[in-house]
Amino acid sequence: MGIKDLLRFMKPYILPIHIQKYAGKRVGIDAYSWLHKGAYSCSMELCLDTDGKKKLRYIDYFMHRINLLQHYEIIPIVVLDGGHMPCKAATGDERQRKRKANFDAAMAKLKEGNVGAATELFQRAVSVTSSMAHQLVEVLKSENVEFIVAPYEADAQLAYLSSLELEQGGIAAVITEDSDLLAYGCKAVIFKMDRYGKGEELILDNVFQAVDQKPSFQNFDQELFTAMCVLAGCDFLPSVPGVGISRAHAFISKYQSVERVLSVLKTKKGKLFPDNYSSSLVEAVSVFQHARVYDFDAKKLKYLKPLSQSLLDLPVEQLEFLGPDLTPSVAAAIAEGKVDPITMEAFNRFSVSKTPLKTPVRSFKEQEKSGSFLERIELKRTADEAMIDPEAVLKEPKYSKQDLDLHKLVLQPNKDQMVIRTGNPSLIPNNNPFKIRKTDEMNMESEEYGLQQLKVSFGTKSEGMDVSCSSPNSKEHDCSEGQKEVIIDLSKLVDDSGVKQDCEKNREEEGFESTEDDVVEIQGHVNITTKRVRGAKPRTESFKVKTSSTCSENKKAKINKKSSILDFFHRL
DNA sequence: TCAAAGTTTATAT
DNA sequence: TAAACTTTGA
Ligand SMILES: [Mn+2]
Repeated sequence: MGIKDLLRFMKPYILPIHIQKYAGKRVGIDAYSWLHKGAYSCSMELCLDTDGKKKLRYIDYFMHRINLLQHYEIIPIVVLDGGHMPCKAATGDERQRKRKANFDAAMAKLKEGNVGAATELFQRAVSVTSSMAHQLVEVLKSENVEFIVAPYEADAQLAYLSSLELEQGGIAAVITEDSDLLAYGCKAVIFKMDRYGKGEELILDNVFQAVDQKPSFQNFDQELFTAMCVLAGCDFLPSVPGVGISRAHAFISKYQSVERVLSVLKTKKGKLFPDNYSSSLVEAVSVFQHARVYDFDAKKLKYLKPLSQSLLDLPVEQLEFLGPDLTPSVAAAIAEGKVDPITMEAFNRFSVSKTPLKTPVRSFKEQEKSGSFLERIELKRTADEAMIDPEAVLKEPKYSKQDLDLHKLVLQPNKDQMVIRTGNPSLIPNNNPFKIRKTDEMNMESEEYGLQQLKVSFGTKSEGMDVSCSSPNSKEHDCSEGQKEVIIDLSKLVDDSGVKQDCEKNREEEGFESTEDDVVEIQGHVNITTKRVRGAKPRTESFKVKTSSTCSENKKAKINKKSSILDFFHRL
């Protein structure tokens, strides 16, 4: 929803641009918009969670655009959504319902054999899952694209980055489709960026400084602008009946104060003016001003903008609506894509039934007590996504595998070879944060986006693996001495029960082509160590990832890309 | 007549 | 999510 009708209202201030304008600069990306668009290129595959690489075409879409930016020497900073803000449930449930209805209808059409109708319905059933987000994160890591998972709304995180100087890791502009970013105070926002890099930009300072522009914001400051947005209706608070963007703007410019507008509105609207509207509006404005974000340098949560005195006077529990506080380690784990921000589970792709990792500082009960207009946060989400009927999937006709490769304007990353560094594994500092990966996922990734910069170590199969990852104060992890580079073929990368090796995909070498018939079988677990670009400082959290014996399925995990038979569920 | 509110469609290929 | 379009309301 964003801010109702805001972009239409702000049209005179929105100018066409080309992203080339930001060459050499850091630009933030609201990942959700590209994930959402990209999901349409493979909506059926995502809904059915089919095996194979077609499901990952949304990644291609995303990375294509990343490449576009990089082609123009822009430094993309991808920001993903984290936990849900304590609201949006009302509209969310409705949408979820509709999606499920569309999904059911699609499955029905599919059983009839009407693939065309089914695909259309699947498009209305897709939603961006955290699994997709995490998949993207893995690719971003392997491609050395800077990213950050916001503790809550990506919007707020982007606005925060927008407020920082370049030296502090700030960004010059944000690419998104969400008008909320203006309410959050983003300096420069680019909407509707197309595949060529053309888009429409709004620069907030131009709005406040403009003299002869249609909707005048002469006497507006950021707070009044944000208040106008809330009055017009936003995700946090529906507008008073009869009030839209136009009247919201008129009220604010006439009375120049949130309080006066509210009192006038109250007398004017009478019964239509909800009792708690005034306090709700103030809280909503506060969220846009002070939402909790992640401070990458301090490695802890922070407020988008320092709290005002009136907010500081409130007891801590009353500030939960800005996003519950998280311990630095949890916040960092979320930001770096190690932990699912919604379920708080470690991204351990071996166990189907994931084990919770760490609980947030504040209990859910506490949050419920804070009686704000916002509903209590849901950190635990029920897997109420539609289930897939295995039979139906099996019956499903094979989609014409029109593997259209989208090499458009910019080159895709090469299909590189796998370079494996052999040598004494114990010599290799194994002290970086790592991730356990499911074999099929890594197989899929290595098709297009390699494991560049990834240190992959294949461990022995083990029951109830108890892996702990930690990153002590060691400096840059470099696999330098005592290691040979050996080029291997992925198709030969069959399990080597017991041998540990570090491998790294190497860009410079050429010649490896992954064939459709590659069969990779890996037993045991895979550790991956990543290097981050900007935040290259090693992390210091340590997590225990218990993979109980649920991995029996995976132990004999045999992945055949051709056999595109499902592996349903394991979506949120 | 204008603004709000409601409905529908597109997002990718 | 936005936008385009239609309908409703004062
Ligand atoms: Mn938003």
